[in-house]
Amino acid sequence: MSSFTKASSSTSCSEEDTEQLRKGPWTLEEDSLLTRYVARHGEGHWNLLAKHAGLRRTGKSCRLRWLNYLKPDVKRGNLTPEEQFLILELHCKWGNRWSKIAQELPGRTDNEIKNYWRTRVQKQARHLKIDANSAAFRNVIRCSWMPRLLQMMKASSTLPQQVAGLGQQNSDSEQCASSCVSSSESMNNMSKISEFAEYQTSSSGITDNNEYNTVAKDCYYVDNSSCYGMETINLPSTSAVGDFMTADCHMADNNWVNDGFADGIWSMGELWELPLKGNL
DNA sequence: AAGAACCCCAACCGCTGAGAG
DNA sequence: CCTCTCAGCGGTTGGGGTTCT
Repeated sequence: MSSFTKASSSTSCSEEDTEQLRKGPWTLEEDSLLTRYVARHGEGHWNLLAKHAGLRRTGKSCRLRWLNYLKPDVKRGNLTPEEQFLILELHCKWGNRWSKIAQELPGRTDNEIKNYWRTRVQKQARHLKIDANSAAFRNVIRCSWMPRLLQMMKASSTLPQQVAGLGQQNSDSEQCASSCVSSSESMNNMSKISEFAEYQTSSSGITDNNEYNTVAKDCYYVDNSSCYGMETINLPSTSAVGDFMTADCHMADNNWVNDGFADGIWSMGELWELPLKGNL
């Protein structure tokens, strides 16, 4: 991190600038100053905040530090399968709109999601030697990765509660959860989705399948308008969940999805440790 | 045990859009 | 309108930690 401190050590810039502005990692003291100032005066007006709080930082830097690290509701730790699923889903829908995606994952920052995408997801694209933004890679995600995540979600038996919780942006989460599909119904749908996962990974060629498409639409986002709270996502018509069932999942050689890709994915986490067949 | 390679993520940068004057 | 400032967004970087050889 020493390079980050160049502002305080460089002599090429004006002495005044190097005196006044700090860069690089935040110290505990700076964190404390920022936290106390925000607690007292609230967020916003970052440039003024930086000045009045006695921080020798840019407003930009203060804002970033607060939003990505210091803010009390920032979640730490690994992304859950549900969160990963939602990221994949929403990225299919919105592309690199990290901030927008982050809004659907309470407690997660756009930076974190962006990092996840770049370090985990794009890595797989590189391994497969395909463009991460290509339709082919999106199909891989939809046809192989997302079903695996669904299996994990089912395996941990947390889907109904967690999916209901995801996308919550305010305190009405309980109401939302209760308005979502019942646990038994959801799990019934989950088994159908698992059937689909088994179907699509065991068949030599993945094709459109209206039955499974219907299942998919019924599955995750039953009454999604109530599940997604403020900013409703019109998932049934446009979601990647629907799409991944209807997507043209023909692969030039489907085996590479089940072999090479699977290996690569598993190596990045425990996702693929779940047996694809059985245990459904 | 040590060096290399890889991974993660905090923090930076440049760009853009909105709003005020 | 035009210019300026600021907040916010997405892309990129690089240090530190971890895993591999």
